[in-house]
Amino acid sequence: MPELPEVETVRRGLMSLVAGSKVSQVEVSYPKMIIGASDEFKQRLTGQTLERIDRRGKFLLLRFSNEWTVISHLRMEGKYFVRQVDAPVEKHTHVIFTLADGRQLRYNDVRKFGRMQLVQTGSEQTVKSLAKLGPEPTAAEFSFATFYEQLQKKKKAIKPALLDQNLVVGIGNIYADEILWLSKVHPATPCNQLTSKQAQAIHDNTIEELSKAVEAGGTTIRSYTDAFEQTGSFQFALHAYGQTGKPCPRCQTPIEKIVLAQRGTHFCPHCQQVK
DNA sequence: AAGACTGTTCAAAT
DNA sequence: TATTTGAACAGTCT
Repeated sequence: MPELPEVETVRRGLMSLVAGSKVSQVEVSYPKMIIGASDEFKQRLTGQTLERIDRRGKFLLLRFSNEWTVISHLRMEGKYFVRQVDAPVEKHTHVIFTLADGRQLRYNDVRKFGRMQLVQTGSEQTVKSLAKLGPEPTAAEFSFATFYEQLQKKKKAIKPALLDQNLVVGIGNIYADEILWLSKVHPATPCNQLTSKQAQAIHDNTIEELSKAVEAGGTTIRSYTDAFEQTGSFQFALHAYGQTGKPCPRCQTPIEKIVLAQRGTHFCPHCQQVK
């Protein structure tokens, strides 16, 4: 479920459902999911209150009352469910936080790519992948000047550059294609060949598109039912991603699909030409 | 039934 | 040394 808008939607759902809940038991059925010792993970969190949930990029930060934080990354398919204790446990559930009020917060992940790591609140920067993260994609944080400077130093294609969380956080495969379609830039364009106008369009569309997607509750690609995460509606606003063969909404040319940096990449061969 | 898949990391190549 | 490419992770679905 996870690009920034989806992770933010999950964060909001968790805030409204489980923030303030006391954890009475922690079970880990797939220890590889936890970076570090799962015994310590269980011990430190049992009896604590989950005070609030923050987000940094695509990482969720579960804040506990004893000043420990669970850094949770959903990767490709991670999901959180809230269920009554007696409800049957869904297949692919790997971590269960039993709450004192008779509910459970369950982490479910078909492909087991997601990870959780326990750190002391305030020392998140000791986690490498967190320390290196670029700015949040907001007007306040995401500086065009810095972005353009970094692009000029790179020879690789713009699409994989957008997926690199060190430039700006939150973009994944879907929004990368959408942002480039909106910006009329070919996904294979080398970063250092982008004009400042093109870079500006990419910068502005990144901020705009991600915030719109957050408002829409994210994009639901693989349909699934779930307790609280009302499925998002942004998939109805997609122009390029998953639209292979369909007419480009701007010029009617069929959308093409290629593979770039190991990822399916959708673009309009008429609107998005390498200059 | 081989290939695709919303993401990241690590090793190998350049 | 730094950047870039490609495999790997694991399971389901088409």
